[in-house]
Amino acid sequence: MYYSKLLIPTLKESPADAEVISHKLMVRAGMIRQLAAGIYSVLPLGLRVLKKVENIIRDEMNRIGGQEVFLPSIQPAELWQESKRWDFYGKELLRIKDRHDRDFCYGPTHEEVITDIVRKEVKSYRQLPQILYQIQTKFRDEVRPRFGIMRGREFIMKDAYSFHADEEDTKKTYEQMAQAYANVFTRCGLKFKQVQADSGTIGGSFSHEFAVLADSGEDEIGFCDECGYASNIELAESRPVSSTTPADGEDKLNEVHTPGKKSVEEVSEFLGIPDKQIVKTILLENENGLVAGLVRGDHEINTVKLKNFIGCEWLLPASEKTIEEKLGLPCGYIGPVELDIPVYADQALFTLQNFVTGANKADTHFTGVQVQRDLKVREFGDFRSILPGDPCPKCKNGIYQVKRGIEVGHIFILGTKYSEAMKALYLDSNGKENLMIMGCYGIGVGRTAAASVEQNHDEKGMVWPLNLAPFSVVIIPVNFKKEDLKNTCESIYNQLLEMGIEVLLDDRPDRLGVKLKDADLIGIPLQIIVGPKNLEEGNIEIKIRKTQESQLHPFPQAIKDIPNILKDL
RNA sequence: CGGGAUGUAGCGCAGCCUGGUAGCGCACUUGCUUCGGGAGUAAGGGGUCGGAGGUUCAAAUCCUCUCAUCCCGACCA
Repeated sequence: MYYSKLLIPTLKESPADAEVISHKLMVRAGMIRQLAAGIYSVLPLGLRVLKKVENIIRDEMNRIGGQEVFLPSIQPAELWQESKRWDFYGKELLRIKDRHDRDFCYGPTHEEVITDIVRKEVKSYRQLPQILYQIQTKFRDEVRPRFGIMRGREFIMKDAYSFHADEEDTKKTYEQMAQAYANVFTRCGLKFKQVQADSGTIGGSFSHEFAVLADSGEDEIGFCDECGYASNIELAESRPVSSTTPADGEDKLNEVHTPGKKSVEEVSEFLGIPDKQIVKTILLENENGLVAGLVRGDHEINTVKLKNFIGCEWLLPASEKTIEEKLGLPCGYIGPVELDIPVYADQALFTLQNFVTGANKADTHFTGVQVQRDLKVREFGDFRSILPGDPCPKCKNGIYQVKRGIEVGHIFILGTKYSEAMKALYLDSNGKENLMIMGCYGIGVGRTAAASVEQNHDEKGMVWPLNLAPFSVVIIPVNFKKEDLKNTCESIYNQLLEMGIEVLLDDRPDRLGVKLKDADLIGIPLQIIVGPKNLEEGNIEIKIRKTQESQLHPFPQAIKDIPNILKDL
């Protein structure tokens, strides 16, 4: 392509509302423009990158037997009512009415639609398994969209769904998907981790996410370098604690006056005891009422783990209002002693004794509290979030590290959640009806591109890996008005095209500096700079974007080497 | 949804406190010069000051409402 024919509106300054580097650079490079909060237009250069990502995904999906389909973005409410998600999904589901006042939604995901197709068209075990995927725009009405294309409300997503006759087969496809995902992100040039994850509102039993490590990520990933165990912090297991508590030196339960001291920090300072000797009582609410979670003062409760343990539909921190209304207790002084709701205690309490808790009375705490003597704990378990430096749960010597990650892919085994709700059945070889077992597998296309920028940039701009770069090579004439330079550039351009290389010729009348700055900003891997002095001596300059290394090469011979240079990038 | 902030030319901003009819840098157009890392110069085009209402002789500026966008949190994945 000729640069002058493309709309690449680059900017010298970043827009004021961009926070993360990928957002700033993609706007500056003229790849995206915001239309409304969390809604972006993708301009030609940006689309070239997204198509690269999509095509890598297509290739890997097709390789494991995926079949591409195109599904409606507007979906009827009936389908969502059938799966019970019409009520469950909440405000994130953008609901719309048509002219007949019928309810529809803009699809945030497509389990319902795909299950509807398969239940109608697939009847026999002979037709299973089926792996179907789509690459389309979805819409989730996020409370707070941010970070440009990384967390928009409208976004492009690849979603694959698989249908199986049995769990073993589902598992097999799940593993193939995991491998395909690893291939995709490797080909995209990303440093990523496959981590254990919670399945959230999508549902299902088994799930991993693919996280690109980056400081701007919204997920926290706990991992062990010794054995490779990695998990979203929501799920990251603590090493089990043995339940033996030495019974020596028991103190008496003692009430102390702690005026105005509510937080662990305040109480610890006031009483002059370490925060590890304090037990926090967190009141949570679910569909069945209030429950209490106990964790050590230096730990944080993990509501995802507790929710999964209890097996409830939802679990949220109770508001101060609810606590005062339902229990009549003052916030900040709540404790587990004589507390008349189910109490779930983190296993770290096994080894604690003579600790401090709230006394369920304003300005008062208990000291000398003992688990066995003073508390009625319904269950002990792993209910806290791990911390960096905690011992790895899977190996002897490993230590947890915690880093931030961008969730670019997520795979789930759904089981029969949707096939049951929507009656997706097949006949087995005995002529008996069975529920199909399902899996679903998503990749955020735009997010993957943005994650790549987060990982590959410098102060001059983006540094695209070859596989995602909008063009592989940019030819930069020092002066395109000079006939001989122009001819040389066009000849290089045509030769590279012949070789099947995606090449951009910067034919703009601008000065060299402008063209070099833009080339650096948009991050094309290889720059060929053609100037009169070098050309007179039979040379052209080839510069590698990533390293900024520049070398003179004999012209025209060097053109033949370009594919090799690209290969080595 | 709670807290905070901002809306003035395509982009980045000043002006607002102390009302007097809109400005700077970049970008854009034209001429001349320049031409290997975001050129210099001269001339120019472009703004219902987010919107509505109010106060006033007079509102970008003061008041009220509203909309939009961003940040922090909660939420979501």
